Amino acid sequence: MQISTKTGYAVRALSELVLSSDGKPVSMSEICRKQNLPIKYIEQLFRKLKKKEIIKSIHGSRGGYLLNKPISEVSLKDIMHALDDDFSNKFCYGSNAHSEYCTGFPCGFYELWDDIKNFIEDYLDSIKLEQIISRLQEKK
Amino acid sequence: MQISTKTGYAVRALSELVLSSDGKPVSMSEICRKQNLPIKYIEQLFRKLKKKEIIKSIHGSRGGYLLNKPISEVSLKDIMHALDDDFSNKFCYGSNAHSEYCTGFPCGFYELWDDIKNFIEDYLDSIKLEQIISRLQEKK
DNA sequence: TCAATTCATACTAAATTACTATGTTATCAC
DNA sequence: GTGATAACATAGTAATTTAGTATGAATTGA
Repeated sequence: MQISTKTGYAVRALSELVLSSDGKPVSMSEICRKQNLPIKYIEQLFRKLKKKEIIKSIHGSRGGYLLNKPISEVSLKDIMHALDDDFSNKFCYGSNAHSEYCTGFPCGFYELWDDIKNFIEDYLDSIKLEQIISRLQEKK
Repeated sequence: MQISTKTGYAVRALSELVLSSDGKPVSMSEICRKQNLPIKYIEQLFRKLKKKEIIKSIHGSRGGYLLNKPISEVSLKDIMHALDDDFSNKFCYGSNAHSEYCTGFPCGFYELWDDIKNFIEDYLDSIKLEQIISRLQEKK
């Protein structure tokens, strides 16, 4: 139950992308230099973000990345889901069934975890890149 | 950002403890048999729960564990905190400072993670063993 | 054509997780 | 008082995840 550094990296890189872009693509090297991030690792993360159409890319010299959606439409949940697909938890499925309180499906425990997951995901979905970036700008 | 099986185990074991106890201590072997849990692993978890005074124990034959607080006063947050002390995240501390948007302390990113952590912890603190157990009993 | 860039895959060291193994210590029943 | 039953304690370990690195291919602008 913790925000991974992977997620932290992705948020920093995406924020830097937004802040550095004025309509033109921003290169991975610029993003990582400004944010002091490991470039090859962030490349991998960005490929996943691209697959989920959060960003788009332009090949070749003077190429780079661009956000593919308005900043008001990219949430923390979107980012985290893009980074790892098995974001949701899987308690009490199949062979995990157990005890007189947890037989059948869904069982009491399953519903508990599911409710928690949904609550937290809804919250994370309410946090958009827009807010994250305005926080940063307030700070400057 | 996921509920660990460790937490799941602890919740199941604690629920079983409450449901099986009628004032008398419940042994680890009974708890683990009923919930089909790995006994030596749960022993370790229970030692941590005891350190945080969530449960108490009675040695020797006819010994076992007892909840040390009313079920309305033990929250998921309490349990998770007892299981791993470094429950909170540590973004942007010390050497992690970086970029023009994240210098000084606290920085914009730090405050974001901190707000998220606090929101989620407050939510987890609102989920008491009491509710978890009444869910199970509804199901029966 | 060449330099800058993204894209792709494979490898890896360190940490974490979910255990197991092997005991020791304390207490009750007899 | 001794033996069974329990909690307590620590060390080890296999599998997985995390956070990268290494190496290179493909694409495009200058």
